[in-house]
Amino acid sequence: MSQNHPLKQDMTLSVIKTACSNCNLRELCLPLGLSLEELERLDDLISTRRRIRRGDHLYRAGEAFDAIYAIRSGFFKTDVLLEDGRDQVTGFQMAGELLGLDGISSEHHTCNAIALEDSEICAIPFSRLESLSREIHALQHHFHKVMSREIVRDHGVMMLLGTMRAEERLAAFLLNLSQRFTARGFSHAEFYLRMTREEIGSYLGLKLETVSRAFSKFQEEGYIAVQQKHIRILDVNGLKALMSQRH
Amino acid sequence: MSQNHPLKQDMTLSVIKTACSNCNLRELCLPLGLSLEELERLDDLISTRRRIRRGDHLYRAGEAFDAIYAIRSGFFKTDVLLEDGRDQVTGFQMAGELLGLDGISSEHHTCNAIALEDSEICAIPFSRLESLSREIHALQHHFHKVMSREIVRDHGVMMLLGTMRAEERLAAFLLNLSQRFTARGFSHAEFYLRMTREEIGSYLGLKLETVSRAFSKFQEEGYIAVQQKHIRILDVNGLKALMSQRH
DNA sequence: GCGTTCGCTTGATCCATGTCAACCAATAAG
DNA sequence: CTTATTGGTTGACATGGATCAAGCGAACGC
Repeated sequence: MSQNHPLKQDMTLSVIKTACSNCNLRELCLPLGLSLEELERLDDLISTRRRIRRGDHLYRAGEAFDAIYAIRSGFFKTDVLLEDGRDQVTGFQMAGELLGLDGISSEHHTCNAIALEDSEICAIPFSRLESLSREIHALQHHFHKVMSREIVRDHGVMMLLGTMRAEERLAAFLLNLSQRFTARGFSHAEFYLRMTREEIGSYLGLKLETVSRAFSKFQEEGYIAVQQKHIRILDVNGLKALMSQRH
Repeated sequence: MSQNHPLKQDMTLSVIKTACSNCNLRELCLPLGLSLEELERLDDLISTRRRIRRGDHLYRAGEAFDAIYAIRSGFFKTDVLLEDGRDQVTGFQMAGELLGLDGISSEHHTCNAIALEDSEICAIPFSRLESLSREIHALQHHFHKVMSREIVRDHGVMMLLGTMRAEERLAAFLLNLSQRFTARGFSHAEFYLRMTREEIGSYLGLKLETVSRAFSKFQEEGYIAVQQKHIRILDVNGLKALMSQRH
C-alpha cells in the first residue's frame, strides 16, 4: 500500500498558508468578484492540504467519496480499470484543476487518481461545498460551470478517440498541454512531459510504440524537438494543420 | 431551418399536464423524499413543454444556453461537429434523461441535440434551477449527482473507444440500451433502434459497415436476432462474455 | 561505479477495421 | 403502381496501427 507520510514541515506549512484568498491559483479555481467576506468564508472550505508523492494515489476507485480536491501544485493522472485488467487513462490534471467530480454520483470514487510528480492538493469536503454554495451564488454557479466544463472536455476526448487518427490525436494532445501550460504562465513552446509514452498512449487510445513513432515523425517534419520527456514545439501551425487536413 | 410548429392541441395539453409532481418519470428525473410543498415549487421550474418532431433540433451548437431540458418522451441524439466536417455522436438520450448540461460552462450549447423520433421535452430555465436548488437541498444534491453521472458515463465511453474492439463496443452498446429500456419498464430483450447504423457507428467510433457486420456476426452466433432496427437479445450472457474475454 | 530496470525507439510482420463497390429491402415520393 | 431515395448487407481489397522483437540510453539501487 502506498501511503502518505506528511512531514512535520508539511504540517506547519499547511497551517500557515491554507487560504484560498491568497492562493496564486485563485483565478483558475475560484469565481471572480467575491466580496472580502465571501472570500474569508471560502477559506474555511479547505479542510486540509496534503502532499502526495510521485506514484502515490490521492484516491482509489471504490473508496468512499467525501471531498473533491484542488491541485495546488503538481501533476496527476486519473485512470479507470476494467475487470479484465484493461485500463485507460481518462485525464491528466495540473495545478488549479479539480479532481474527484466523478465520485459525486455514486458517493464512491470511480477512478484512481495518481500523482505523476510530487504534488500538493487542497481537500474540499463536498458537503461543505454544497452548503456554502447554497449561500454564495457565485460559488454555486462557478461550480456548475466547472462540472459542465469537464463534460465538454470529455466530449472533446470522445471526438479525438472516435474520429482522429494517431498523429492527429498526438498533435491535439500536445497543443492542449501547451495551451494549459501557457494559462499557468509557463512556456507554451517548451515543457517536460510528466507521463510516459504508455500513459499518453492509454489516454489517446494508442499503443506506446505508435506514440513513439508519431513523436519521431513530428520531429522529422520539424514540428517539434523531442528528447525523452523534453518537448519543444517548433511549429504550432504545422501541428494545427495536421489536425484539420481531411483524413 | 427546421422549426417547431406547436399545434393547438399541443398547447392545451401542456397547460393541463405540465407538472413534475404527477409526471410518471419523476423517479428518474427528480430527487426522492421531497415534501409536498417542495414538489409544488418544483412544478414551477418547468417553463414550457415542447414537442420536437423527428429530425428537428432541440438546440444547436453555438446557440445561447439558458435552459436544460428533461426528455418527457421520445429519443434524441447529441453530436459535435469539427470545423473540417467530421462529426461524432456523443450520446443517445431517452425519456427521463437530461439534455444541455454541456452548455452551462460557456453559456452556449456545444453540441446539437436532434430528435430521433417525435418527442416531448420540458424546458428548465437554468437560473431558476440554480435559485431553487439554493433553497431545496435535495434538489441541489440531486442535480450535482446528475452532472457527475454524466461525467462517469463519458468515462465509460472513453474506455469503450480507447480499449475495446468493434464487437465489444457494439455488445456494450446493446447491453446499455437494454438496461436503460428495462429501467423504463420496457422489455430488456426486445426493442427498436431509433438510430441508423451510421449513427451507431459514429457513437462507437466505427464505420457503418463494421457495425452492420458485427450485427450479422452476433446473429450468426445466436446472441441476437436482428431485422433492420428491430433487435431481440437472445443471449445476454453471450454478449457479456464477449466483452470480458481478453483481446 | 556497476548492473539492473524502465522507458523509449525502431524494424518487420500481421490483422482488424476502413474503403470501395455492388446489390437489396424498406420507405417515401410521384 | 412505379420510381427514387435512404438505409442496410455483403464481398474484395487496402491500410493504419497493433504486435512481436531487438537494442539502446537514462535513471536508480546497491
